[in-house]
Amino acid sequence: MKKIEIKCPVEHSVELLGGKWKLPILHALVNASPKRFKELEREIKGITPTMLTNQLRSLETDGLVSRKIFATVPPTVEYSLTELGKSIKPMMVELQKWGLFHQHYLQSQMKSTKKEKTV
Amino acid sequence: MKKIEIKCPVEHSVELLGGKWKLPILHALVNASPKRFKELEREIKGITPTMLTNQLRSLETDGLVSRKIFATVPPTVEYSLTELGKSIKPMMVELQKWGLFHQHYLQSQMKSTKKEKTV
DNA sequence: CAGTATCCCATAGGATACTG
DNA sequence: CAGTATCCTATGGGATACTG
Repeated sequence: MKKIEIKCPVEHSVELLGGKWKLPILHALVNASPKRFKELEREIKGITPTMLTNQLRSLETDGLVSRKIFATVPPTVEYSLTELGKSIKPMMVELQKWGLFHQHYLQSQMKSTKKEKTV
Repeated sequence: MKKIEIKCPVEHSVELLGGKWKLPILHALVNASPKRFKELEREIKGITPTMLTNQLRSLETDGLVSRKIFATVPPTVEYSLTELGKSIKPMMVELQKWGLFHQHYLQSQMKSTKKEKTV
C-alpha cells in the first residue's frame, strides 16, 4: 500500500500553481472576490475565454476556487476563493513583493547599461 | 521612447521562476550553497543533466545564480546564489509553507475518501 | 453572459549518446 | 566531473467559431 509520497513541498506548490494563468487568476481573486467570468477576462490581460475556463476548472478541481451559478437572464456565474484558496495570500504577497523588487532591480541595471526593455 | 512596462509583478515572478526545475534548483541552493553540478543532480530527483544545465544557465542569465569554475582534475564547478538570488528566500519559505499546508490538507481529505495518491 | 468544441502549433521538457 | 549535441514528443497554450 502506498501512502502519500512526501515530495518537496516547493515542487508541490509549483505543480498546483504553475501554468501561465493560475497565479494571475488567483491574484485577481485575492484582491477582490467574487468576480464574474467576464470581469476576470477583462482584468487579466491577454487571457482568452478558453484558457480562463480551463484554468478556472483546474483551480476548482484543486479546491482553490469555487463557482456559483445564478439562474438569471443573462446567466451570472461568480468565482471566489475557497478557504483553501485564501490560504495562498501570504505567498501571493511574497511573490508580488519579489516581482516588484526584481523589476526595480532591472530598472537600475538598465540605467547603467542604457538598454531598454520592450514589453 | 519606451519605459519599462509595469506589468503585474506576480506575472513577472512567474516568468522568471516558472519552469519545472527552477524553483527546485533555487530551493536546493537556498538550503546550502555552493553546490556542485553533480550534487544538484543527485539532490533534485528526476532532473537530467540536460535540464539541469539548461535551467542553471537561465538562472545565471537572470542573475540569480553564479557559477565558479575551478581548474582541477577532474573539473569542479560550484553554483551558488547571487545576492539577487538570495532575495528569493522569503518567497521560497512561503511557497514551501503553503505546499506543506496543502499536502496536509490533501492527506486529511484522503482519510475521509479512502483514496490514495500514487506518485 | 458564460462558456464549448475544434483544430493547431511552438516549445518546454526529456531520452540518449558522446566529449573536454 | 561537468557538461554538449541531437533528436523527439507531449502538452500547454492559443485562434477561431459556435451555443445554451
